[in-house]
Amino acid sequence: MEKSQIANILEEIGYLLELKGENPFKTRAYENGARVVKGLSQDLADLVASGEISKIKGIGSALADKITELVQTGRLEYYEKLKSAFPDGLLEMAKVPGMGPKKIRKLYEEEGITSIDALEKACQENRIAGIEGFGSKTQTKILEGIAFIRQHSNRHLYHQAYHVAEKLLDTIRSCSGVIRAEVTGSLRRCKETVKDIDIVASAASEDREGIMTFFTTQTAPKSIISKGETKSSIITGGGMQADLRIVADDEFPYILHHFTGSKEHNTAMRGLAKKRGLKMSEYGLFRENGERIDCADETDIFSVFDMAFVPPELREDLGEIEAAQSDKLPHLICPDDLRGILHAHTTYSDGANTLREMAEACRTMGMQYLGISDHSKIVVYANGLSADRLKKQGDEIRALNDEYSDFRIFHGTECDIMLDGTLDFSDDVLAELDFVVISVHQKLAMSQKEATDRIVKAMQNPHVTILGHPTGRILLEREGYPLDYDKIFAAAGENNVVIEINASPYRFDLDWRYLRQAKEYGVKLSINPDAHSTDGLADIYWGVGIARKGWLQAADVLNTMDVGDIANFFRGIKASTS
DNA sequence: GCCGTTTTCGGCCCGACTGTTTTCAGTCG
Repeated sequence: MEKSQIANILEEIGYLLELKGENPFKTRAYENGARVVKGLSQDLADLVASGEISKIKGIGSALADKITELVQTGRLEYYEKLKSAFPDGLLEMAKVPGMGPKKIRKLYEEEGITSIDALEKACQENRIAGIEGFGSKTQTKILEGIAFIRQHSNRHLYHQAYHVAEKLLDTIRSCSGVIRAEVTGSLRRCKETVKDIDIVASAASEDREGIMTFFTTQTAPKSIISKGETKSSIITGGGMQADLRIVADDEFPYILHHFTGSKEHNTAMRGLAKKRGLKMSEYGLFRENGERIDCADETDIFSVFDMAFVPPELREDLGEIEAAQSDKLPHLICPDDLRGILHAHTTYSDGANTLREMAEACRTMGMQYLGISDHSKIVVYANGLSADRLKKQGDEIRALNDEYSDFRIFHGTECDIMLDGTLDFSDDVLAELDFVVISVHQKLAMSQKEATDRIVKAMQNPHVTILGHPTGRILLEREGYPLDYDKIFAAAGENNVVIEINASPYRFDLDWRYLRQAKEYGVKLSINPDAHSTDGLADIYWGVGIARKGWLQAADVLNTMDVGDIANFFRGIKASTS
């Protein structure tokens, strides 16, 4: 059993105990245990076998026993018993904003509500407003929350779909008869969320039926929606819809282009074709007499229109066609352009790994530097650092830096932006650091003016290096606060503040749709993982996809700088403050 | 349920906001 699966079970136990009304500290012990397990660098099975597991901070005898049972048997009786005490729908209900364990439990016990559907019905029938502790506003809020979930319920986070798609693609490619196969659709375009997984393949017509049978049986689907010779759809074990289309190999480039989309890009491309007396569809590019223009790959298709190859990420009909025609497509940033990682947490605040572990992991990734930015003191729930602890962390960083000749740790903070736009640390504390990330974590419900004014004021502090997750959004869960982007970017430009592309696949914040606008204001971006564990460091690579989607080149991104250049950049900010 | 320079019990993660109340419970970050 994987570490992450075990961590998820511990986390779920924590929530179930909360539902049960257990001692909140017991609940927290499970949540904490889950975080510790996630951050373990050693192999869990080894730790269990040697008995070292119970010596790890945060894992006592009770959790050690449960982890041992999970590792050895793949099951946990305690968990199964606990889970069976509550209907499955109760955990789902926790997704509705404003619904916590206490409310869920009350509605379950008093009204027998065990699902989001039942909750919606009860609200519509005005049965919630009368319950003690609830009122009409709560009832309205619940309905709004359910509407939000429904609106996003058929979509999935990019990285989750990516992992499923990668596996499916490998399976399909392993099937005999398959000549070419690729993932297409919004996944290939690096959209932050996707509806389903689209895969196209090429094969001889006599092989197609066998491939479809293989696809609908060997991928362990939950169900089969349809099965034909050219198109089949399944629901994967994880609940995502996946479509496979098969064409002849000489049709492959056209179908790959067609299903990569976007719809808008395709419409524009078909318009171009029409102007030239051509017809474009998923089956080919045809002259008026019906003759197909042969294309071996997508590059050939674009060259028919005297265009450079348009990277899939750019295919949104947002100027990429004009740029490709005039040879003005940007040379997009690549994963290899990154030289270091900024914005990472350690066990000093709410990270799962120590300073040393984070540094080692970052170095192993081939990076030149790591910028540590743990939470500031006001973020108490995340064990935010006091000025004293921050100073102590600085000492440890200096000692570690003395050990490395080929790697450097920069000392920073993720300093909270207070309600009035001031910062959580005083200027003299900030002046001691290499760099300063500023973020909003409290009072996220703001009008556009409130949010913009608050952040602009914070950016005017001369010690600030980077504005972290600029809108606070959580994909599919929570809209960010609204911003006046012109004002934000203008202020960032004037104050030499870098804006973060938070590369956590749960955030992707700043949204790619605003990256080009930021660039026009002369603002630099930084692709930051906001890593809370060594595993989280690799999130920067998701962020590269988002940066590409926003037309960014290596020179637009702060952490493509070599260690020497970025040290100078940080020093430049400090020089301007003294 | 975990932990210990206050060590086998008693403290752990606090503060703001919202909506419900008329002094506070629940949720969220």
